[in-house]
Order: sequence, then C-alpha cells, then structure tokens
Amino acid sequence: MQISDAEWTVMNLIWESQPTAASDVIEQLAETHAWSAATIKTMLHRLVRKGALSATSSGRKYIYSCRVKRADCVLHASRSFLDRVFGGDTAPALLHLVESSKLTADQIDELKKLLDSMER
Amino acid sequence: MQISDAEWTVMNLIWESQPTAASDVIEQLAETHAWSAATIKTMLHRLVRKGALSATSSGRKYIYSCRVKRADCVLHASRSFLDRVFGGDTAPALLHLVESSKLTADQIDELKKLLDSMER
DNA sequence: ATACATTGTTTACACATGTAATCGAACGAG
DNA sequence: CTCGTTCGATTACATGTGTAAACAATGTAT
Repeated sequence: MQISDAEWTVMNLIWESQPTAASDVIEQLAETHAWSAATIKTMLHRLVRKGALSATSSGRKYIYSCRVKRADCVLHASRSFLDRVFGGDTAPALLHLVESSKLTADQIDELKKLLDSMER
Repeated sequence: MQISDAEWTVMNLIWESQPTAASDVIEQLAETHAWSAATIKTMLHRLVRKGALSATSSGRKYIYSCRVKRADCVLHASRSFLDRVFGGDTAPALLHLVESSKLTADQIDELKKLLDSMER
C-alpha cells in the first residue's frame, strides 16, 4: 500500500483529528488547498479502498479513522525516501537534512541528547 | 520537473559516473535491477525530455550527463518529502529519522559536530 | 407530496510512471 | 552488396494519481 503525495495531506489531517466526518475534512482542506469537495471525497474513497482508512456509518455520514499507524507509515516512507534519493546510506542524508534545516536551540539540544543516548 | 522513484536510481548512477554511455548504464543497472535494456533506455529518454539529463552524440552512441545538480535535486526532494510526510515541521522528522537510523560512532560524532556549529 | 440539499459512489479524463516491445537508422562483418 | 547487430526513438499497455463532475440515495424543509 502506497500513500500518494496528496493522500499524505489527507492522512495527516485525519491522524490528527480522527475519528472525523468527511465534511470536517473537506472544510479544513478546502481552506489550505485549492481542492474541490469532489476531489477530497475521491481521495477519501481511494484511501478506504487501499486499506489506509476505515469508514463507519453514522446516520448517512461516514466517520473516517486511520487503519494504519502514523509511525509505521512515516517509517516506511522515510526509509523508502532515503533509499531512493541517497542510495541507502543514511548518514549523508541526515547530515544534509540537518544542514539544510532551520532548527531552534532547543531542537538542536534535543537532537544532541538523542545522539548521546545512541552512543551508549 | 519531478524525478520519479525509478528515475532516481538512474540519476544516482549517472551522477556518480557521468559522462557515461547508455550501454554502461544499462550494464550496471541490469545487475542490480530486473529491468530490460528497453526499460532503461526509456527512462533515459524521458529524463532527457524532462531536462534532467543531456545527451551528446559520440558516433552513434549517446553520452549522458546530468543537467541538474545532485545537491539541488536532493534538497528539493528532501524538502518536499518533509513537507508532505511531516507537515513542514522539520525537527520531529529529523528526530524520527535519526532515531530509526543505524549510525556508526563516527557518524554520530559528525552529526554532533554539525549541530555544534549550527549552535554558534 | 415535492423540491432542494447533502453525502457517498461512480464515472471521467489527462498525465505520469513502470515496464517493455517494436521500429528505423546506422554500423560492422562477411 | 547483404545481412546481422546495435542504438536511440517511437509505440504500447496497465496502473496510479490528480482533479473533478455526474449520479444515486438519503435527509430536511415547505
């Protein structure tokens, strides 16, 4: 199962607000993207068919929930991305990503703590 | 211009060995992927049409070179990926990626040095 | 009952991508 | 010269994706 670019937007929103009705999803995505309701409904329908989302009837509305864990999807997508773009060698990728990111002092500290813990 | 998953494999190889002839590309990719020569030739042709590669005639062979910098493509792909999967917030993404990567002690040191330099 | 609005499903179309065969031109060997 | 091989271009087909309209069913208001 592969989540497409546009579908990630939908999934992220539902991960953060599930369980949620289509009308809510549509309302929020219409604000941030130039998608018609029809487009969003199609994406929801396809995600259900793919097995990423489940829909349970509530009256005639469907309430959507995620059937896959965000962490699992993120991990899979991340690995796939790193493999593809960096040929599987993680470290140069991370160096590059860190270098090109704007991080706060707190965030830098947090990363350093994480690296410390990995060293032991 | 968007480089597809399979095309990244081709681009990575050419970035590392350019300028290079199609026969060389085909030979090397055939070892690592179950692609026919026809498949690889198509990808090369599409990448030229996209503007990612250039091809200069040498006799009747084409010599392929990249028209785009690896660093630029990586940066663009990385940002796009982070935006899509993590909703634009880089730090949690990096934490996640670091946490799920197997890094050597040297690589950890290198990352820490980079973070140190970003703090100043 | 009828008309309208809402909701999910189905249909539509264009393009990109993965995979590869086929074709036409150029080259080399006999 | 002919024939076979090689090389890039063209063609092919299936699937996925982006975008959205159209349709059918259900609910609400008059």
